[in-house]
Amino acid sequence: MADDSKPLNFIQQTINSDLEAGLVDKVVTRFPPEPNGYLHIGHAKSICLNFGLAEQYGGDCHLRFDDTNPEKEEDEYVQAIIEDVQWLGFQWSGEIRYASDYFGQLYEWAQYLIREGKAYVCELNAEQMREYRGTLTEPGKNSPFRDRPVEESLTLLEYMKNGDVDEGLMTLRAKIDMASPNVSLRDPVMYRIKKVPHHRTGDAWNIYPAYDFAHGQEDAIEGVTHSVCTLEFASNRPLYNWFIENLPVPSTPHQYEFGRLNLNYSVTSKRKLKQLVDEGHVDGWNDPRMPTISGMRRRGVPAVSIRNFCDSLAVSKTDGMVDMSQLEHFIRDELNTNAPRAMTVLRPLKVVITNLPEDHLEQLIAPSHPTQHPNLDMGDRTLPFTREIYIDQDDFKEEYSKKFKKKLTPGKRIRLRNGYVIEADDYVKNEAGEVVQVNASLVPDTLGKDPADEIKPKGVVHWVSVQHSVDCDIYMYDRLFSDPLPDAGDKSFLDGINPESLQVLTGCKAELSLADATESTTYQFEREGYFCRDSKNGCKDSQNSSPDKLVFNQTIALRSAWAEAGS
RNA sequence: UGGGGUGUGGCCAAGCGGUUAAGGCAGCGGCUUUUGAUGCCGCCAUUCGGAGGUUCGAGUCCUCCCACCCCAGCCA
Repeated sequence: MADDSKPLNFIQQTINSDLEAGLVDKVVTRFPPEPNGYLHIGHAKSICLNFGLAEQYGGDCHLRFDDTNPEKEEDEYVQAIIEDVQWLGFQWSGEIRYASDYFGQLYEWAQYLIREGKAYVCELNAEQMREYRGTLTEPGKNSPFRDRPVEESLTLLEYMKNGDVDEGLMTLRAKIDMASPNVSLRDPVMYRIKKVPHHRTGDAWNIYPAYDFAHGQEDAIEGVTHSVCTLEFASNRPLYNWFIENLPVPSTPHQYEFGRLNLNYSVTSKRKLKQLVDEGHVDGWNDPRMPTISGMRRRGVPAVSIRNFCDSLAVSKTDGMVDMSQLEHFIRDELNTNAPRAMTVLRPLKVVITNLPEDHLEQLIAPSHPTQHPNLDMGDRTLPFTREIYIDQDDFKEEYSKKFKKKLTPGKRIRLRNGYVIEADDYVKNEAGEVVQVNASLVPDTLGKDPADEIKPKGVVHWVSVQHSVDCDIYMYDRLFSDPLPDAGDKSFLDGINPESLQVLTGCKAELSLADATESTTYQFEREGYFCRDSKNGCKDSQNSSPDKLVFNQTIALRSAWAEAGS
């Protein structure tokens, strides 16, 4: 039985009644990606649903590649999909399956249907077939080849298989009903000729089964009980059932459709994502701005955030548009509790603490996480504190104002995070009029306590030692699309691309402990956001990359109740 | 104008005829805070696409209407 702390979705309700009625005794589901692109957040919902169902009911979930169209499928995608599913934290039952494992069986069943008088080889070309199919409001008409002798179809199918027929000349069609109001029942194509090598079967086949003739039978072969797919397949269900009913399949799976995930400010269509990659709008399928699993991983989004997000989504038949902020919530939620803290100055401004000796070096102790949870004690780190430090340019203002009360301004105090209170005395500008150095004095005896004179600093600022810090580049990301609905209307989704979705910051100064950061840890750079070391060491402008260069991707910003000056 | 599906606050969504229509996200106030983060407290649908009807009682049942999504690939 499923967890009853949450209301059951309609699929769980169905499973419960199937179980009670004794219709099934073990739940078997499957995640059936076509290896024609990388997995995205929409697939994550399906993965969490299918693997989740199997887990909840003590059943199995298969990973099966639906590789029935060699023109679009590649092994690279197979490998990427496997990696993504595993990274998300799921393990399939048994071996990885492939539709292509069943090509032989499918072929036999095609012959069976021909012998039963329920399938025939049709010689209508694509255009003719469209004409014969009719329209949504008018019935189609029968193909002139519909009633050809069984033996003839059998022979012709053999020819098709052996490569003796050119592409487009013949198809194998199911004989159902050309007048059906459901267009997918108007003698659908079961096999088409494609003289294209397949990533697994090579050139063994010259014909490949169409989705409708393959999917349900694959489910039946594997003993899948609940075949969950998205809404657009609802009108295919009668056809799915027709094959199951008319073939000697070993089991009777059932198809259920749920609403696919749509996210605003995003596209979740493999075709469009591929276009972004192919046309160079992004740095590959795993560009951190992509809504792909690999893109989010590279950006530092934890797998558990994606799972929690997916689990929060309703499994229903409404096709809604989920707010990006809902995904972001689960990213921040996880990272806030589990990301180690560090300090990195994005736009360095040197501060000289003039009442400290030149060679002052003090090791300050800072917790790696602010809440030292008993189960989550990340320990401490040391922060070298010296006479010269960097703070962010934005944390110093020449003029004090109430708005800047939490920033460092001349004559005012600020607390250095995990350190002392300092007071700004004066500052130096360059020819361009930019502040390039601030001279300050340390307020003594303020480590872990307020100043003795009780003039408490209003703000806290992160910092890093000039001598004891490491250089890095930081890639700041904004949403890939500025258009909340890039898919809507008849404009091109490319028009919705945000030209400022990537901003590269160079010469950033990171706390020393970050020098050996790995791509699998996402940090909170305090007061700045969450960041993760880039696995590719730079993106887009790879000339900037060197193997030992430190590059961080911004995973997501901290929430902020404070509007920046000028904005 | 065929068939299939869906309509509950800005977004997602529970609700399966009977107290004042859950919850999450977003937003807005306030408190706490060595992250303007986190945390905590409070506010946020006289109303369930619309109109009729059944009923002592309807978001939940019936009728009609409206809107939106999917289907006419030898894609999946």
